[in-house]
Amino acid sequence: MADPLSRVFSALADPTRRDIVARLAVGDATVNELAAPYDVTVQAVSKHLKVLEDAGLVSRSREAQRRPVHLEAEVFDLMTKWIERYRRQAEERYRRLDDVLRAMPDADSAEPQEGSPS
Amino acid sequence: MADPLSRVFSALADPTRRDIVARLAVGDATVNELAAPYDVTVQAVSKHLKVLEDAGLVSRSREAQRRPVHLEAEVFDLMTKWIERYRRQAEERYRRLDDVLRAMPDADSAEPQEGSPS
DNA sequence: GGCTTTCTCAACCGGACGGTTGACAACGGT
DNA sequence: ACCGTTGTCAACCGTCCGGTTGAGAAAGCC
Repeated sequence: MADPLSRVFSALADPTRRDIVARLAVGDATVNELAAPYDVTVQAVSKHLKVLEDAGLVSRSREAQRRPVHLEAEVFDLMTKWIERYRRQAEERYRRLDDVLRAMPDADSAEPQEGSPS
Repeated sequence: MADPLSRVFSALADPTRRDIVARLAVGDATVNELAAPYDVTVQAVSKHLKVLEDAGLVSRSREAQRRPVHLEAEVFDLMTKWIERYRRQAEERYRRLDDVLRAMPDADSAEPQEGSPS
């Protein structure tokens, strides 16, 4: 799974991982701190962080034996851009269909939109 | 996996599924039409559509034996809201840290931010 | 009534995923 | 020098996922 968009989306598809992101938005934290609230092992959280890191959502620096985890904001833009594009298109299309329907006072049968006008 | 956000994110974590969404943004399409470009079976695409439908990204109506697939825009807002929240928080935090660093001419040692002041 | 088209359901397969346990590397405290 | 803390790596396990094939439901065409 090479492409960055897939990595980001699938990283955020996990509730625990989303929760971690939420908490990192408040402030950096160590792995142990992050693991505390959940009843899973530290190793599991470490794995989650690796996923988030590979997706570019998070970076880990070195500070003595601690590894503070930091939320990286830029990657969000990648998603936002993708989403916005298609959301806009879909809404536009919806609006246009609405116009078509309004401009069609005697809706009879036959297939309405979509079909090639030939 | 009950929660809606997880469903949407993981639905969009697949490139094929994202591609389908992209094409549906242009206009509704049938399963066969959607399957054509890919070298997978129609069944596989049907499965993808089920995933997208369960995520609320897509709706399928009945029109004779055809099942036109329609892109649903509202769910995008769910994601956008989630993303925006944490992106904003992260950026804010970044800005604030920047201020702190600028207001700290004689950075010596001791742990800077984050540590419990005890 | 048959045949074709369109699509879904069910069963199966290999690979990825989330979790565990166990070992160990790296560093600080005393 | 030793121990404790912090964190990762490796191997394993059950489940989910994306794909296949095969069968069948639902509707139009002739």
